[in-house]
Amino acid sequence: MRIGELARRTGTTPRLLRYYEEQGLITSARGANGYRDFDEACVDRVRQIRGLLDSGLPTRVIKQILPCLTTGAVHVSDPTPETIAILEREHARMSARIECLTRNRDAIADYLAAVRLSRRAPR
Amino acid sequence: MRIGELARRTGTTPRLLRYYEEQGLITSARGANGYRDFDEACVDRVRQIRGLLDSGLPTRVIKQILPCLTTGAVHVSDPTPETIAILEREHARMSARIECLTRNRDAIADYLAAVRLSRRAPR
DNA sequence: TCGAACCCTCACACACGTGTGAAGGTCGAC
DNA sequence: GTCGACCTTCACACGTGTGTGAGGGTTCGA
Repeated sequence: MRIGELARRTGTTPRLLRYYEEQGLITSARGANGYRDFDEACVDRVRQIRGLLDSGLPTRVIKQILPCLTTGAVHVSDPTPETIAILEREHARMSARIECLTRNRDAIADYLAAVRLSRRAPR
Repeated sequence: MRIGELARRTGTTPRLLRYYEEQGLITSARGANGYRDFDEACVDRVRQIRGLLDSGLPTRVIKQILPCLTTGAVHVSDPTPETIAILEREHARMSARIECLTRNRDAIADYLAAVRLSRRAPR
């Protein structure tokens, strides 16, 4: 598919998709006319990228962790020790983020529940 | 405590703390000499801010959700409907982030486990 | 009393993700 | 053939969080 359709289907813009490609997060074939040609898998991939970006991960990190998320056993190939170290570090950082977000989200939920309670039974 | 100590205890820098104060995320008293004076609770608060910033929330949003996280029932006071709407929206966004991070973090864990397995029993 | 270490404000600068517009090529429908 | 919708590259600009340094005041111990 072309860039416009991919943008529409992922809720992004062509500008962003070109940026992600420039950063090495997605790849595309090129038609004879120079138009980018994305395959179907890009839709999910872009959604994943969006989620990770929105969760605070920079493109540089996303680029490093994406390869090990795409498929299964095929990609166990031969990661360098540095790659493994990076993955372990990012795994820990993501866990910390999850913990922080969960704690604060639950606090918001508690607050909202308390508000609703006091609304129903004021004083 | 003064800004330097707070920075040391929270792993930040005075520069950042001044920025957070400017954004309304923390407050401080001022000594006769103009020096900022932070109370003990700021340590936890700054750590919380750091975690949320690192998780992709902008200061504007953090400022809005922080008041309902600080203590308990006292703060049920009288949130405006807009405030509640904001909290509900951010609650949903945080849940989405958590889900995305968890999914990808677990995928990394699976990958690392697979790598370790194939290392132990190659071929 | 001097110097080091701390504080202040102000301002310029950077990285990163994103918006926007210019200048131009391609394609499909009328 | 022409028009609108799409694509290309390039470039400038913005917001946000952060770094850094200038210029200057305070505090405290040697």
